[in-house]
Amino acid sequence: MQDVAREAGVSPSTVSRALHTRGYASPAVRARVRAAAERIGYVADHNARNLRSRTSTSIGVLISDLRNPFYADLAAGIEEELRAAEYQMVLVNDNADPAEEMQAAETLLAMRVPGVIVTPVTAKCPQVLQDNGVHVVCADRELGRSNGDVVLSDNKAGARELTEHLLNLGHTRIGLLIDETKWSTGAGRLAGFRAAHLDNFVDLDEDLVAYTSFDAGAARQTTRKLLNDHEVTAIISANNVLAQGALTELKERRLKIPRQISLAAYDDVPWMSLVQPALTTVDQSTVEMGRSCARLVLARIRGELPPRRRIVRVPARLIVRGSTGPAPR
Amino acid sequence: MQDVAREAGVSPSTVSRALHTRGYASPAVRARVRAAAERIGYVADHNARNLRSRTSTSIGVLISDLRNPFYADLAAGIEEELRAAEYQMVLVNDNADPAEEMQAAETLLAMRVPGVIVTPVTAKCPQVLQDNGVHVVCADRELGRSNGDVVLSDNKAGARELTEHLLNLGHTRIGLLIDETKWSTGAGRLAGFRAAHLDNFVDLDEDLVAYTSFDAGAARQTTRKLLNDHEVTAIISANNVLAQGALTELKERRLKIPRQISLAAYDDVPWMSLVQPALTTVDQSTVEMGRSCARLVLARIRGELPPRRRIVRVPARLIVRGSTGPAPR
DNA sequence: CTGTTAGCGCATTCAT
DNA sequence: ATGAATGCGCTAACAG
Repeated sequence: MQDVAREAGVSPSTVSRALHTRGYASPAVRARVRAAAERIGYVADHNARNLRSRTSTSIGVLISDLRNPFYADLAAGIEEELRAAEYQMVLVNDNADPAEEMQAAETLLAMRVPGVIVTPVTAKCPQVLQDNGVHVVCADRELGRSNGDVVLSDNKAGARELTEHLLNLGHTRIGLLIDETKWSTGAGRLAGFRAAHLDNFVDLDEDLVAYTSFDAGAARQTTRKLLNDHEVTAIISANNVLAQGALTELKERRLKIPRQISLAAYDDVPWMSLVQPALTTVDQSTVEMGRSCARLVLARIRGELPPRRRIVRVPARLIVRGSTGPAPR
Repeated sequence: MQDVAREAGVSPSTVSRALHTRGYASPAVRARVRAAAERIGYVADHNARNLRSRTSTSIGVLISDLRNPFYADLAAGIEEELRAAEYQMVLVNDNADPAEEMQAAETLLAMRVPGVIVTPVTAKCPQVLQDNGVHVVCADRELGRSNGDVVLSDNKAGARELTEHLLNLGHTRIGLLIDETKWSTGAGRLAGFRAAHLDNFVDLDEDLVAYTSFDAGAARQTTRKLLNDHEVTAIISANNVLAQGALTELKERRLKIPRQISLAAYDDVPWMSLVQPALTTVDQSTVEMGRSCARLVLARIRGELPPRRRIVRVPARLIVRGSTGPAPR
C-alpha cells in the first residue's frame, strides 16, 4: 500500500479510502490511486484487512455430502449469491458426522467468518457458532426448536400435494419410504403424507410408513420388505437417495411402472427425468433455497434485519411425469 | 492470547509456541497452556496468524459448474484431502467464464492462499496465479502447453479402451459426440477414439466425429443429425452432459438399446447405472482425481517436491453395462 | 477531503 | 526453555 501511495502521491490512508468505496476521497484522487494500484499490480491483503477491521468476507458453508446433488445444488445457489456480493464460500463437508461438524465450526470461528450456513447434524453446532457472535442460517432442516434463522422447503405442502396426486389416481395403499422423522424435513414430509390421507378420507395403514436408513442399498431392502409384506399400489420415497433404492428394486422385479405400481419421489434431481418412465417428483428448488440462505446471512451481517428469527419457506412444486398412473384393478 | 497467557501464568509468546506444535515449549507448560485455552474458549485468529506468518491454510478451488456431478466429485475429493490436512477449501464456481475466472483468481490472491486447484478456462488464470507465487495445480485439463502441475484422466487410454470394446462387438461405424478438442481432455478422447480404429484396422469416417456444444440440448440435436445423415450402429459421447442429449434422442426415437444401437459414454456418473439399460461408461475416478490434486498442492506448499513440473495421470476404467451389444445385422 | 497516529492478534527475532 | 520487543498490512480514530 505504501508503494501505491508513493506512486499516486498520496498517503496510505488515502489509498485505503480510495480503493474501498466507503470513506471519503475525491473522484480525482480515487481515479489516480486506482490507476496506480493497477499499474504496480497491487492486490489488497484480506488477512490484514480482516484483522484490522474485524470483519471478513468469507462465509462458512457446512454440508453433509457434496456428492449428493441436493447438497451440490444448495452449495451452488449459495455460492452464486455470495460471489455476486463479493463474498467467498468456505465449503466443508461434514459427512453428517457430529464430530466433524464441530471441528468445522471451530475452524470457521478461527477464520472469524461473519456468517455460516449449515445443514445441521447437531443443535450444538449452530449454537456454538451463535454464542460466538456468528450469524447462522440453518438450511433444509431444523433440529428441535432452535432460535436461529432457517430456510426450509415447504415439506408438508409438497408431500401433501404429491400424496394427493396419487390418491386422486385411485391409490389407497401408498407406501412411504422414509429415513428419519425427527428433523423437520422428514417430519414435515410425513405430516404432509398423513394430512393428504386425512383430507381425502382415506384410512392410513401405519404399517405402510416404512422406515429405513439414509442409504440406497438399505432403501432397496426396505422396499423389498414393503412389497413382500403389504399390498401397495404406489410408493413415495422421501428423498432422492431412497428413490434410487426403490427404483432398483422395482426394476429388479420387472414391475411395470406405472401400470402395476406407481413410484414418486420427494426432491427432484436430474436422473429422475432421464429414467424411463421419468419419475413424478416434488422439486424443492434447491438452488433457490441456497440463494435464499445466502441472502439471509448477508442481510443479517449487514444488520438489515430485525432481531427476531426469520423462517424462510421455499415453495415445493409437484412435477407429474410418467411414473405415476391410475391404481391397478 | 493475553488472557490465555495470564490464565496459564506464562507470556504470550509462550502461549504461541505451546499451542502450535512448532517451536520449543516444555511439556508441562504446553499442557497448562492448552488447558487454559480450552477453559476460556480461546480460538486462535487465523487472520492474524496468516498476516504475521505469511502463510494461510486456505486453498482456492476454481471449477466450472458445481451442479455437474463431475465437478462436484472433483471438489469432494479435494475437500476430503484438504480437511484431513487441516486446510480449508475456498470454492468458486466460474461458470467456465474467463472474466469470472480472472476475478476469482484476483480474490484468491487477495486472500494470500498458498495454493489453487483450477479446471482452467484460460491459460491466463493459472499464469497470473503462478506469477504471484501461488502454487497452481490444473485439474482435468491442460490448455496448450503450460508449465505447471497438472492432474489428468488418462483420456486417450480410456477412450481407446471404450472404442475397442465397441469395435470388438463388430461395430464399424461408431459416432463420436464431442464438444471440444482444443483442450487436452477432448483432444485425448478423440485421439483414443482414432487410435482404436487404427489399431483394429477399421477405417474411420471423419464425418462420424460429430462436434457439438457443451449442452444436453445441443447434443441431442447433434445426435439427431448424426442419426439422420449417417448409418451409425453405436454412439460414444465424450462426457456425461452430452450423454444426456444422446440418450434423450435415442429414447425419443424408440430405438432399442443395444439391439438397434449401442450407446456408451466417457465420464461415469450415477444416473448412468440407473437408466435401463445401464450405460457402458469409462469411469475416470473423479473423486480420486480430486484427492490427487489436493495431495499435489499440499506437497508443493510444503516444498516436498523437486521443481520440475509434475503430471499425474489418473487411470480410467471401462465399465461394461447393458447399453452396448453386438452390432446389428 | 486528506494526512498522522495507533493499534488489530499473532509469530518471530533476540535476549536471557 | 522462556520473556520482551518488533512488526506483518491494513483501517479507523483523530486532527487539520
